Amino acid sequence: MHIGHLRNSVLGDTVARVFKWLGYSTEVCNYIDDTGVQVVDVVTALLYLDPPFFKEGASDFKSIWEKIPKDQPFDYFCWDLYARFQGEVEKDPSLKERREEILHQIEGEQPPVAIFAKDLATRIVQSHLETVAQLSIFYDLLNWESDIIHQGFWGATFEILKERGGLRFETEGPNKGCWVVPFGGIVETSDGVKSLDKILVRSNGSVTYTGKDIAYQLWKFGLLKKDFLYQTWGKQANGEELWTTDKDGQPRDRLLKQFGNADRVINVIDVRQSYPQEVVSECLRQMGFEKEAERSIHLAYEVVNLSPQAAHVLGSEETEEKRSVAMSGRSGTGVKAKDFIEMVKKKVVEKAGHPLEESVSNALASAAIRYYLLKFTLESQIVFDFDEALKTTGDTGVYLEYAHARACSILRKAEERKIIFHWGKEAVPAQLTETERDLMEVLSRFNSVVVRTGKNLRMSQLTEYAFNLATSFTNFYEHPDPGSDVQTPFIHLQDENLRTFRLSLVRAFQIVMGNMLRLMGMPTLERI
RNA sequence: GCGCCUGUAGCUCAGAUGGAUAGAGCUACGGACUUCUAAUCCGUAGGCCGGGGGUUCGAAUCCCUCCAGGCGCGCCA
Repeated sequence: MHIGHLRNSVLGDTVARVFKWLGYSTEVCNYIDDTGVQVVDVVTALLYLDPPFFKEGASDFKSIWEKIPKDQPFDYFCWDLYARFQGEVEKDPSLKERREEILHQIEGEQPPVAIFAKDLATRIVQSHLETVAQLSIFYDLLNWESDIIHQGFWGATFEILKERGGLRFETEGPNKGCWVVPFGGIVETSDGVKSLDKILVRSNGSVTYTGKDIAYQLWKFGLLKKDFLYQTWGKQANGEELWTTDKDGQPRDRLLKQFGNADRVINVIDVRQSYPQEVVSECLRQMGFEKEAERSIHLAYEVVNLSPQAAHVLGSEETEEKRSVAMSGRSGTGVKAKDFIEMVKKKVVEKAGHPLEESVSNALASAAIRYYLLKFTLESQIVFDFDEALKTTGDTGVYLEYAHARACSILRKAEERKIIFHWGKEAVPAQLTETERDLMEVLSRFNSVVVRTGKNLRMSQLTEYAFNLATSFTNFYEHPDPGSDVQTPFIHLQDENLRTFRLSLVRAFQIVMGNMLRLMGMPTLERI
């Protein structure tokens, strides 16, 4: 899991928080691609790359599990192994054959390899969930691709598609023997004749990713006769139960749980998936699910790339002449999510100038990272650079936390001095100062900003507003009486009405800023 | 070839439904801490909003065109 995946997780989690705030009931699903090439490659590598090798027909994987080092996170080990395997498989054709065998066994759900693969995927997922939990990211349900296959989702989808039209069996042309969705026909391009039609079933009878995705989308809307079986995964740090699909689980009516049946679906997937996502909603439309197609929203965001300097640091060679370098699991170049979190934590501690409690440095790092990943617009490619990403001053999450903590400190000091204040109209001065007026104006925009963000799904508008809010507060704090030579601390004000007014503004800020931080999934620190 | 996206200060980016003198952070330089928290604040410097044309009382924003860059158009996932 690298920082690109982190952008996805942070965006999705924030969208969910906004909708919850707006009163919608939300369900956050995490799709686990446990039958894809990555898992197949790692399984093959684990069984056949280093001794002791897996013996055909054996059912005991103890010696295989023992190969895994204990001194690093499991997903790190898999990351390196996967990258290494890409090189090895080029050199050794027998590994290619092994990979084919593994693929078939996993697809065919044949024990013991399929069970081993599932165990392996489970451990990786566990590791990823631990990582994102550090950024307060939680889910409601894990949806396993293997369960989509196992429960026969595709069969049911295939029937509907055939019934309602919109699916065609090709008897000639480049897609001969495939079931396709007509999506533009044959086109001549610079590199030969191509079909724009989307293949859902290959000529060998297997289903493509898009095919499964259509089935999954139907399930999300409750349009499929089929359903998963479910099981609890465990309690998360936010106190909520996480559920998972599981072929040995329980039907949902037995669990008295509600999954799927959405009336709106937001798929948070990077912009490179725009075309297949369009195919998914177009298929829904052609199946007669006009309304659901309309309410299938692809929240497309640009990818995270590496700056040439960052790529160089990570040992990538293709840095020259490029503005940005794509991260690649195959070559193993990428900033790992856990590393990034640790780096920011270290930076925060360095910058503090005084000892920080672990919980505070964790909180600051979390705020800094979420802010950094949210503040870019969806269309903006993040060119990751270490200096830029590790900033703790200015337009950062740390600034927000600091402003919030400062407000808390003022209120705490006021309480210590036994200053009691109650908001009342009579406390409002006849003439507001510029910074007072500005802060009140920004505070009043909170609701409309959240509503707007819920409509346009542009989470960067939250960070933008939060930064304006924090700036207005800081200005008010530094210059409550702009133009005057002396700025009297609020708690020292002699004029009781003015003191009440300004402390009330501090409290209002503290409440609104706290709401903003929670909306963006950032901790609310009372002191730093 | 077709489609989508991007181009705003030295750097990284905001500018929702067209609106006044285009904003912020970083960087550079100069200032302000025995304080309600200086991870802050104030000041200076920095712009033909990629180029050209159009619509409009008014364009960074809408339309056309050109230039530059990224992505997509797999019987990969």
